[in-house]
Amino acid sequence: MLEITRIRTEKDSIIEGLKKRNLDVAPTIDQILDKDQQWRSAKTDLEAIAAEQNQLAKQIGELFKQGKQEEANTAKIRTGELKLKETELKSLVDGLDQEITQLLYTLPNVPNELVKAGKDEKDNEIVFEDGEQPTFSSEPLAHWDLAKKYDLIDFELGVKVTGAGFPFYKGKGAKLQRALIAFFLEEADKVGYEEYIPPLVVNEASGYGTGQLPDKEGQMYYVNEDDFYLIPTAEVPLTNIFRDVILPDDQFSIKLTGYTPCFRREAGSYGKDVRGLNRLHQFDKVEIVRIEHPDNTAKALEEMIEHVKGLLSKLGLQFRILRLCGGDTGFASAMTYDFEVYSAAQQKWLEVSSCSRFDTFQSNRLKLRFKNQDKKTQLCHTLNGSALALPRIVAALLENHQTPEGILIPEALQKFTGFDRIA
RNA sequence: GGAGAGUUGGCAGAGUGGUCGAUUGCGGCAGUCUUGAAAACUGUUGAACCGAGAGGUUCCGGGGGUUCGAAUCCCUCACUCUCCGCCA
Repeated sequence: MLEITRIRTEKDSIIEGLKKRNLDVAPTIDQILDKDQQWRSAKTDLEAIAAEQNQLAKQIGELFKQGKQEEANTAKIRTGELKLKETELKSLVDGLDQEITQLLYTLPNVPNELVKAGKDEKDNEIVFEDGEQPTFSSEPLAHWDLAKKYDLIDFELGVKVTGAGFPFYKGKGAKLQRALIAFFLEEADKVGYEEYIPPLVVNEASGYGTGQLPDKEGQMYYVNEDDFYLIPTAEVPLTNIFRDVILPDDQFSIKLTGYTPCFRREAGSYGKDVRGLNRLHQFDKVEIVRIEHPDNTAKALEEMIEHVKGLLSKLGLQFRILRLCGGDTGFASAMTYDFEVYSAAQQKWLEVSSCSRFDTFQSNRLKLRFKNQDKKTQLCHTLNGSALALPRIVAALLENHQTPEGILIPEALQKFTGFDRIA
């Protein structure tokens, strides 16, 4: 959520910035500012009344003590009048407050200056490319065929036991899964991310904290009985650790990582995009989260990108990095880099990571602040990224590393799998 | 699942209708003393909002009520803890 103070002072740059998302928010902003004006004026009046009431209450107490019943009762009449007015003003103030918040909820984050205007994924910029396209002696199989051939993943069994999008991993398929998690966590550990194992369900407040609620409610599984949500990403519990926290100035940078399964309803997905591992309702992911001083955010994002690059290189996958255009950048994000690996058999790019800086957009909702040098509280910056999401990595590994002798496991992974090929 | 006890400032913990944003202790910060540190002593130390400022308002788990006045009384919801039961 954008800060109201920022809207007051940076109206024009916000309107300009959000044009990169193909949005014209000028009417909304004007509406907000108009209501904000009313709100402030009503609030001032309300506070004046409250001040007078406080004053009178004190006097009345004094008068009672001195036994001046008459005078006290006269004063009481005045408080009665004030109370009526107060009730009226209060409902006005509260109403405006809610309307403003509702409007604020509709405004996405303002894109960073590096972000180009654009409509959808077609306008994303490729900023980096690396790795070789693999060559095959015969037509490569898609990962769902490979999974069947080597008995690594059983999709039908998942359908039987749960439903579509909840596969079973078996044998070496399961081991590969476990190896990737261990590999990713160890790599994150090497560069200073502290490992957490968070809860997999969160309460409503946490959903609001990271912005899944109220707008993306339908994307999370909901446990009715206890009002819990299954996490769609470890970002939710890891970032909410810092909800309502005021950090000392010297605590930065805070770097966390965690492996969790992620649960997504993905309502409305269909067709070839959901085939095999391409889109699941439950998948594994290692997430990295950073809490930063605003001055360090750009550097932090660079570091995260380097980290993810390293992972993909060590896995021997061809990949590219995209800087998302305004229209494709997530609601809460100020700038997002997507990592895509090339899937040789499907002949398309698969998104495996997304690294974003949110600046104060999340911390504003979270009330995550720090004491700056002037001893003032100031909002922190938050960032996060996948490092990495497993299913599409598995898809690419299987497809790109298939040979007549079996699927070759990248060397970096072998110490975790305990085998060097799947045959 | 049954019974009970709680929820107050960074933490501990007082406060049962007015002068309480809140005693006190610890912690933090600043200073005195010291070559330095520790100890001791002194002072200081919550957040949000309105206002150009002076200043004002709000917050003692959330919401509602009683009252001129609520941390304190009433209602309600949430959460936490303890004991018993069940279970990994």
